[in-house]
Parts: sequence; C-alpha cells; structure tokens
Amino acid sequence: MAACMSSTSLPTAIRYAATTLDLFIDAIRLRPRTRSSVRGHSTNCNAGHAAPTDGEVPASDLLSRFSGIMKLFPNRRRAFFPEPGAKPLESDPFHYNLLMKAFSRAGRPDEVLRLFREMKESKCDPNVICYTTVMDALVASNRSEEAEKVFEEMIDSGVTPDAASFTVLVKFYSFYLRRFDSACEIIRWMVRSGCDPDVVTYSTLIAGLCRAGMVEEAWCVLDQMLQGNCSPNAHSYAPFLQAYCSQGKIEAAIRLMESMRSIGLCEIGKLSWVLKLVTDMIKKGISPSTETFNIMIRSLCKAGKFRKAKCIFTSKGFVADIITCNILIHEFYMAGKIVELQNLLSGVDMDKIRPDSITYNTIIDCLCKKGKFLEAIDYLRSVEDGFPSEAVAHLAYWLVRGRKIGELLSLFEEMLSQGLVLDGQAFNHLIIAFCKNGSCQSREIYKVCLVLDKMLGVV
DNA sequence: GTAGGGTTAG
Repeated sequence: MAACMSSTSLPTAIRYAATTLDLFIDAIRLRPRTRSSVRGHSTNCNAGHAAPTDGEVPASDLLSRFSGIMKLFPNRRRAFFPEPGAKPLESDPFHYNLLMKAFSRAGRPDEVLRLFREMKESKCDPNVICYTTVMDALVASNRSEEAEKVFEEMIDSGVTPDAASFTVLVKFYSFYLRRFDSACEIIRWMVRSGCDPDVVTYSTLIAGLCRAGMVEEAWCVLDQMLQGNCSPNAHSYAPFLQAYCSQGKIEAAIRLMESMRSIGLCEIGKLSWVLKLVTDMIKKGISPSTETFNIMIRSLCKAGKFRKAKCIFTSKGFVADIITCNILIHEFYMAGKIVELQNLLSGVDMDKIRPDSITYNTIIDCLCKKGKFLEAIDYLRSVEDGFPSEAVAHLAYWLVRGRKIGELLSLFEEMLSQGLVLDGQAFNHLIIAFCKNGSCQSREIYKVCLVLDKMLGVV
C-alpha cells in the first residue's frame, strides 16, 4: 500500500482539485515552474518504497501553491497556465508576485520567503509590489522583525516604498501589537519622506483603534485625515459603526449613520443598510422587519444583553426566520446558555423554517470550538439531508485542525459505505485545510487521499 | 496590461 503513494495519492489529490476547476492539464503545466522547489526530491516512485515521511513530499508544494492560486485567482488562471504552444512564462516580478501572494494566502510564509530568495538569486529584482507582498506575508504570521528587515532591504536596494508598503507596517503596529504610537510614527515618517498616507493607511489605523475600543482616538485620526486632505470613504467609517454596535450603542450608530448620509456615504454593506432601516423605522413608527430584529438581536447578544435579545425574540408580532435561529444558536450556545437556547427554539415553527448550510456550519463551529468533535460528527449523522457536502467539508476543516484524522477517515468510510461522495468543492476545502494546518506534507493527507480515491472509484 | 496594503471566518 505504501508503494507508489507518492505517485498515486498526492497527484490524485491534485487531479481532483484540478478537475473541480477544469484545471488538470494546467496543473501539470505548472510543474516546470516549481522545479527549483522540488529539486532534490525525487518524484519517481519505486515499488516497495516506504511511505513518505513528513517533509519528503515533493508534490506538496505544488498542491499548496495550486490550492492557493485557485482560491485567489479563479479568473486569472490563464496568466499562470498559458495555452499549449504559448511561450513559457518568464520569471518576472509579476509572476513571482502571484505565486508569493498565493502562498501568503495559504498561510505559508516560509514558501514566500523561499520564492523571494529564489527570485533574487535568479537576478530577478523584486519591485515595490513584491516587497510589499513579502512583508504582508510576514506580518500576517506575526513575524514583525523579519518584515521590518525586508522593509529595510527594500530601501537599501533603492526601491522606494509607497503607501501600500507603509500601510503593511501600520497594520502590524495597530492590529498585532496595538502600539498605536508606533503606527502614528510610521505615518509621520511617510509624510516626512514625501509619501502621503492614503485612505487605506488611515482606515487601517482607525480600524485598529476602534477594535481596541479607542473610538475617541479613532475620531482624532479621522480629523487628521481630513486635515491631510485625504477623503474618508465608507471603509473609514465602518469600524466606528462596528464598534458602536458591538458596544450596544445603537443610538450612537444611528447618529453616525445620519451624519454619514449627509456626506453621502451610505454604502457600507449590510450593517449600514440595517441601521438605515432602524433609523427609518424609528422615524416613521413602523414595526421593524425581521431583518431589523435580527441585527438588533445579534448586537444585543454580542453586548451580552441576552435578556433583551430574548424579549425581542418573544415579542408579539415577531416572526423568526432561519437567520434568527442561526444567530441565536451561535450566540446562546457560545455563551453556554444551552437550556435557554432550547427553550427559545422550541417555540419556533420548525416546519416553516428549514435549517440551511449556515445552520449546519454554525452548529459544527459551536461544537468544535469546544472540542466536541465526536458530537459534531454525530450531529452530521442526524441531519436529514444525509451528510451535506458543504457541512462535511466544514467539519473536515475542524477535524484536520484538531488533528482528528482517524475520526475524519472513519467519517469518510461511513459515507463511502452509504455510497455518498464528496463534491469537488468539499475536496478543495479539505486540501486547503491541510495546507493551512501545515500538514500538507504529512502522511495524514495520504491516508485521506486513499479514502477519497475509493470514494470516487479511482482505485 | 497583468500584481501588493483596508482582520469578516473557522
């Protein structure tokens, strides 16, 4: 069984993922571009060769690169995979950046660094966009010193940082370190060096402050922004609304909405949209819609005001929908109010409200967050739809994350015995789960691949 | 020409 694993299972995995997106041929074509990454690893497969151990799997790079790319650039695949006969891709900063970004999204900063080194060694000079990508990848994985080193390196190589590169640093200081003084220092530095912070730079800082509960300070930044002749947009205001709603300050949120409307910034997405509903509702004395109720229930729960949320829920004339149920399930369960939740839901007319995929995922989330993996599996068994693919994929994510590969395999075997098959998208998610978990190169994925092979009748 | 920065996943 161990024989040929490296030539059968993993490529099969790639094949499934590829077939999902009609990319199989392209996936193969991607291989030459990755040869430096697979150098030293033999892809040949000798009969009797032992099962691969961690770190010996050449195709894993391809796999993770592939999944990252698919996720990132669904419409751009021709950029990576030219038509047959087209001239080969060149190693230019543009293509390197696409790959580095793909790895960054897949949570593989070391791969990003490897490509970054590779491009410099091959005399392909990184430009400001490449530097920014690398820095962002490092920041996203909390490797600040390295990001700062890359920043210095950029300057040393004569590449001028722009607003985007600085913003990565601002993001790091605001979101990761909560060192807002340093974040402001970065902005002053930008101004000194002739690179004006733009709306993204400021909005990043504002979002960080709001999230830290420093709403007043965030308003100061907004003032600073206006003084700096930089117009705020909807993204600049959204963090304030978010903060007010999460603090249960609905009136403040509504007031903000009003002032935003006066400056023509109403499109913030559903949050503002619902708040607008609330505003209009109050003005006209109209009974709020279920959607309005839902956002209020959510805000109240988030603010820990479960009793008020319950009042709204049980108030006369209110008809719950599946979204209400999903909100209640999530908020009450995570707050440990399970009996109350059952009471609330027992009053719901379940004939009219059918659970949707979000319901399944929410319940799976709740159980898995508390480490109740087996209960989550049982729950999925009890679902009438018979292992809905999306929910299985979601649970698979948690099982991979929780290192419950044995349970995952049993689940697949069980589905297999019932003649059930995962769809391509579910499979894709599974691959991403392994990659994100850093176990893309482990033996675990091989075992899973074997079951999937059986499931799809490949072997 | 294409590519990078606005924590909303898990």
